[in-house]
Amino acid sequence: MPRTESAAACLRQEILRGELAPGDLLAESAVAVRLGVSRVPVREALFTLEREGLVVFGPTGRAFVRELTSADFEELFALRLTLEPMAARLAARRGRVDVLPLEANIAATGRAKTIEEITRLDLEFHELILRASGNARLLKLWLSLRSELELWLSRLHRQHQWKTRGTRGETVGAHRLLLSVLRTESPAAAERLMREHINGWKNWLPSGAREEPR
Amino acid sequence: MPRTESAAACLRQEILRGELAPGDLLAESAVAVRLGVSRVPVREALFTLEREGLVVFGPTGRAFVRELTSADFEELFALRLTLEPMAARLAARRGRVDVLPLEANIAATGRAKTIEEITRLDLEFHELILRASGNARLLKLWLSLRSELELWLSRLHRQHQWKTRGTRGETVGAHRLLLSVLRTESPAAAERLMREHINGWKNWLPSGAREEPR
DNA sequence: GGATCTAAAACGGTATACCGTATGAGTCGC
DNA sequence: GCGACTCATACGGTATACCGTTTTAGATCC
Repeated sequence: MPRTESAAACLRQEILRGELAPGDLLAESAVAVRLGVSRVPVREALFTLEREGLVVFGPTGRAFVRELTSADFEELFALRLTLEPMAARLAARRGRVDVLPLEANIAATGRAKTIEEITRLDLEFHELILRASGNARLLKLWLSLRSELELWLSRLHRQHQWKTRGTRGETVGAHRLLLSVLRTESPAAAERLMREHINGWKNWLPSGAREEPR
Repeated sequence: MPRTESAAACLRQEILRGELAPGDLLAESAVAVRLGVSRVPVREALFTLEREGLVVFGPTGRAFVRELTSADFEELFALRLTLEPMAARLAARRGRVDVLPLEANIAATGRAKTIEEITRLDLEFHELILRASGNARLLKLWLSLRSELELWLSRLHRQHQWKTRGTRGETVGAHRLLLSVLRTESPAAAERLMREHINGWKNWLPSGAREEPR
């Protein structure tokens, strides 16, 4: 069943790249002809994107590209600060964390050249820990926030509100530390470190990051 | 747009009441003729129910009534234990919690006669706190778990695996305590008490509650 | 010039139809 | 009897068509 998924993937990419601006109307018919499919798959793709937080439905059923406010960012951040330390704790408690993908991710981050690439690998690293937690629902909840986070970050990048300098080294160092704690299988320490990591990440963001990006 | 929603409501009720058994196939065509609508609204209703965790899709796109295992219960419980204390903390920190609906809920619980009614009011009480947290995404995440929890509880009720005796008084007492702490606007205390409340609730469940209910 | 009314176009909700694939029962061969 | 094969059926994915409602733009009136 590729139609719905490919339509969703296409729209997701266009939204994250900023080709579709916040507040833009996503009319089913127009999207359908543009993507060369019928309205039904488009309709379902829009539902998917709504669940991901990239699209919102108006009172009369019309879909619009999501607009984000500083309050949205605070909400997302508060949830990361709760969910991810929990995931780190569970992953450490389960023990036998599969470290190879995590190490590969850190190595790739060390070779990354653009801020977009670093961000992508950063999110991937965190997703690996969510998966390692073994709680499928926890992962699902986190994934439902991930696209929104990507949306926020992509808009931030587009207006260059990011201290590129040092980000890569900072990320690699923090992730190395996280990985080493996960290996020690000390749940409490892993939880605490993840909390600090995310708090630190917030401070690392540009000062204007809590304002609405466009 | 009532068709999709009413179809979802109807199916949700049938699943929660146990009229549709775990593992039952929900064929779009069959459901459509049974509910007197076309396949399109049924299709979208099934997506909604999948998001709620009441329905799962097989590899070939067929929808089945969700089956729950003890691992599912543990996951749900672990997430409540993270999300709800957070909500209590946020609600207490915001202050000015609207206590009237909470008090009304406690009073209604005191008058409740059946275990189903107590459970419904219990979930409603917790939902009110989630709403009072002011974090819309936190509420959304919790709501996405709520139907699954209801599914679990309804199946538990149906096999009478529940100590009805004392449940009502226990619930009312615990909720009174929670409400009083929320009024003091002490975030840390509210968080801690909610964590204890949920842990206590787990112990209150019948011993066999962590086995698969049917 | 601005607000209001009106009519045409746009849009979403739903029904129906078609097609390819998966499923499951019946049959054939062992 | 038991397993593999086959074919009719069931089912899901998608396209198209229709209808009522909402938007929107143009015209009218104050």
